[in-house]
Amino acid sequence: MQGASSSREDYLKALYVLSTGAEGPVTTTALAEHLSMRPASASGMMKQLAEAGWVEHEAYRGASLTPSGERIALDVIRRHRLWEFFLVERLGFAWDQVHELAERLEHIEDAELINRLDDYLGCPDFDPHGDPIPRADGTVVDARPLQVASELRPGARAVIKGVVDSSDVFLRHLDALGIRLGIEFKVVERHEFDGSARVEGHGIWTLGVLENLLVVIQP
Amino acid sequence: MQGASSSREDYLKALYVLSTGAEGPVTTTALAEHLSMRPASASGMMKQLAEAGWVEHEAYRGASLTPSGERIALDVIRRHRLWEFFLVERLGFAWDQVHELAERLEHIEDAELINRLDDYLGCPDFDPHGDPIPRADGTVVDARPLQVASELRPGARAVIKGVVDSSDVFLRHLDALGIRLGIEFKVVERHEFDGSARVEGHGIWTLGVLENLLVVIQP
DNA sequence: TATTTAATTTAGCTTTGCCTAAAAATAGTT
DNA sequence: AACTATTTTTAGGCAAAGCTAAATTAAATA
Ligand SMILES: [Mn+2]
Ligand SMILES: [Mn+2]
Ligand SMILES: [Mn+2]
Ligand SMILES: [Mn+2]
Repeated sequence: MQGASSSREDYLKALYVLSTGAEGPVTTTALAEHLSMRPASASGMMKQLAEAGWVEHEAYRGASLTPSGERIALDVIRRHRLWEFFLVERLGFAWDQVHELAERLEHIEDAELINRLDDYLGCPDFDPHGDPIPRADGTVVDARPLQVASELRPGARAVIKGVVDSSDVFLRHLDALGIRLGIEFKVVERHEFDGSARVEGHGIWTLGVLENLLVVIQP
Repeated sequence: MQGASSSREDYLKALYVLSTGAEGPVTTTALAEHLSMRPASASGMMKQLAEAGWVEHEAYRGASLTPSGERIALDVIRRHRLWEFFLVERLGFAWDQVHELAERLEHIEDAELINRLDDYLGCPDFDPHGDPIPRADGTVVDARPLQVASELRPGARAVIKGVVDSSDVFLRHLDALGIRLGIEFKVVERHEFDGSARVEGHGIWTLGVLENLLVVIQP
């Protein structure tokens, strides 16, 4: 067993994503579901990753990344998000079309390639979905005071900075509503009944939409 | 067995490369050598590719591409050369550094990705080593009257258009001699003794170098 | 606490793609 | 034509990564 294969990288990435925000170790089932695989497969992979020292795994309890495992995960995420940026900003893909491609491109591990790509793209800080791009040294810088849009009170002004759900369907739904990263909007009214909001110049945004928009409130 | 995996694509590509220029089918040993693999592996893969209808294989005789196999090979070569162009022209890699990376990138099959990349790069006709980039429809256009530089007589002027050997070592050797695609040169003298040439402003080029340069003679 | 349910692991199978060693076929040489 | 050397194929193995089904452990419930 050499470095991290595509599979191993995807598992490490999944572990990273699933453990940020949640408490404690990641369950086998959650991992399997996230990767569209069977729990038995995830279980086997955890054993392998623990063996390699990238994961701490207590049987029947769950798994969490070791520092070295987290480092690999961050590298993969960096590659993923840089490629997504490239695909959208340079090749003109829509933001809902790039995830699957990046899911493949991210596994080409070559420090020089990624550093040159980063440079070529102007060292972007965020990917097309508003997620921060980890730096080459494995640090993640995100100083934005993000808030979920569903918390906004009537009269509030905010700028859209990211999405919680970045599935194709949701992103295309946002396209249909004219919602993009960077736009500023003002909540005119919140409806007690269903949590929806009337937004100046945008009509009604449902609670489902608001709960999946990350914003920074404007003064 | 679904589409062509990375391995299958590499074998089809090797078959294409080895059969252009040579007569008759490609031998198992040549194939294995080209891919740094064992004859037994190549033999097994030929059986598989024949099964899929991409290769004509007569036992103990050798293999050749069917039209559908050639089509796949050309697609892979198109992707390989487009990525090489991108790596050199956009990311600033040297021409001796891109082959291995392209060897991995070429296996990401996505028509939209490649068409957009092609577009983004300005639909280049040749890769950084002077090899023609197959079009999306599988045609290869190369109308250049290429000649090997070793055939040049004293007094001839020519422009360098490609290389026969595109190994890292040879390309770096050319760098050291100040030889690049596109430069024009004049042969002042050929030496009977060892086939070397004195080139105006460039000193002596050995026969080994000349035999690996593809040129177009200037009027 | 005993029992049932749910989650997790283990065991065993499959495919892909590589390998080595042995067998078979072709080619070359006396 | 017979023998030898080379090439090619076949047979049998291995590792990775997935699966299903069975066994095990933990959690929930009566
Ligand atoms: Mn993504
Ligand atoms: Mn991936
Ligand atoms: Mn190449
Ligand atoms: Mn390749």
